[in-house]
Amino acid sequence: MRLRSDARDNRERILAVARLAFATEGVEVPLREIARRAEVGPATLYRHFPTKDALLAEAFTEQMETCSAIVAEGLAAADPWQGFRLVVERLMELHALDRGFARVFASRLPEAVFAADRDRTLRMLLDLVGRAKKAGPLRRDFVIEDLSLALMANEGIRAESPAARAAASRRFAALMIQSFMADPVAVPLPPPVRLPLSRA
Amino acid sequence: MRLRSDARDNRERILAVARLAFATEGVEVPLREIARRAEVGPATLYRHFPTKDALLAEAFTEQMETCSAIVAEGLAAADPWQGFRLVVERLMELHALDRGFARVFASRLPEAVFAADRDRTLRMLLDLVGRAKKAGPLRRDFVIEDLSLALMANEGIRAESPAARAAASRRFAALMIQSFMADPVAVPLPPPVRLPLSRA
DNA sequence: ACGGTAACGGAACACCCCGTCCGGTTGTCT
DNA sequence: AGACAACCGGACGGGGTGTTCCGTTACCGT
Repeated sequence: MRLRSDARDNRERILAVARLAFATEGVEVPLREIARRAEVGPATLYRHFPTKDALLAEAFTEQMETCSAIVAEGLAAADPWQGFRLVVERLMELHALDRGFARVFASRLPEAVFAADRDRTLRMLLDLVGRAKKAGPLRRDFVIEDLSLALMANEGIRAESPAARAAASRRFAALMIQSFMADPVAVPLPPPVRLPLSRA
Repeated sequence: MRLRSDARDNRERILAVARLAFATEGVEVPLREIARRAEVGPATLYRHFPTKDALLAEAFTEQMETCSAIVAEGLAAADPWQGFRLVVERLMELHALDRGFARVFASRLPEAVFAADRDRTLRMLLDLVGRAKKAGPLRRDFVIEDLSLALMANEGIRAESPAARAAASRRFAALMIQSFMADPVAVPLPPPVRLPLSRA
C-alpha cells in the first residue's frame, strides 16, 4: 500500500529531523520538539511511529549498518591487527559523533530490533579478534567484552562541543588501543582536550 | 543558633537516606522518594535543603574529602608511580561504587561548592603526576585531562549490579593504567565481566 | 504545666513528558 | 469536478518531577 505523497514527505522530514536531533542532543529530546522542527503535529509523528522506541529504531538503522560496515572493512584488512585498530577507532568516532546512537546502542533496544544484523556483526568481530591475537599484538586475555567496555566508557565522555567530544574520544581510543596490546609500544597520542573536569 | 532536636534528627536521617539512594540509584532519584524513605514530608526536606543541588552538595562532601584523601595518600607513597597507580585505581573504584557521586563529580556543581578542596586536590595531583613522570614510567605526554577522561569514561560503564560494575571498572582501570605507561609492559588484567552489550 | 514558636507534612502549584482523540483539511481516484 | 478516504494539528488525559503554601503538631524555656 502506497503512502499518500504528503504523508511520505512528512515521514522523511520527521526522520531527517529526528536523526539530527538525536545525534546532536541525545535521545532525551522530546518528541514534540522533533515534531515542531519537522513542521508537523505530534499526532502525525505518532501515526508514522507508534512509539518513541519505534522512531529510535527507524532513525538508527543507518548507523547500525554503518557499524556492520566498519567491522566488515576491518575484517577485510590485510593485517588483522590494523583492521582491529581501525574498527576500534572508527566505532568510537561514530559513537562520539552521535550521542543518541551511542545510548541506543548500549540499551536493550538493539537486541530486539537489530538482532540479525547484530549477531552477524558480532561473529565478524570474534573472527577479527581471533586473527588479531594469532597474527598480531592483540593481548591473549582480550575478550569481546573489553570492546563493549571501551564503547560504554567512550559514551561517558562529555565535552562542550561535538568537536571537542570527538577529539577527546580520539585520544581515548588511542589509549585504549595501546592497552589492548600484548607487547605494547608507546605510540604518540592525539592531542589532549580541555575538559570541564580538569579546570584548575 | 541551635536546631531543635527533632529537626536535627530529621536532617541527619534525610542526609543518610539521600547518600544511600544517590549512591545506589543515581542522582535522578526523586526528592519525594528520599523524603518518603526518611519518613518526612517533602516540605521538610526543602526546609533543610533549599534546592536539590544543595542536597547533592551536602550529601557528597564526604566523598569529595575521600577523593582528597586518596590523592594525598598516593602523594605520600614512596614510589610515585605506585602512588599514581593507586590513585587511579581507588578513584575509579570510588566512582564505580557511587553512581551519584560520579555524576556530580563530572558536573559543574563541584566548581562552585567545593572550589577550595578541589584546587588543593588538583595541585597535589599535578605534583604526583610530575614525580611519576620523572621517577616512574608515566608517559611524558600524559596530562591531567587524561585522568579526567578516564574518570568520565569510567562513569559510562554500566552493569547489572554494583558488584558487576565495580568488577568491570577494575578491569578498565588496569587497562587505562597500562595505557598511561611510557614503556608499557603487559600486566595481567582483573577478570572480564559479562556486559549487557556483548550478549551473543 | 503551658504557651509561643519553630518545625512538620499533606495538598497543591507549575512545568514537562509521552501518547490519544476529534473536527477540519488535503491529496487522489474516478 | 466531485467525493471519499487519508491525513493533519490543536487540545486532552495520565503520569512524573522540583518546589511552595498553610493549617497542624510537638519541642523547649519558663
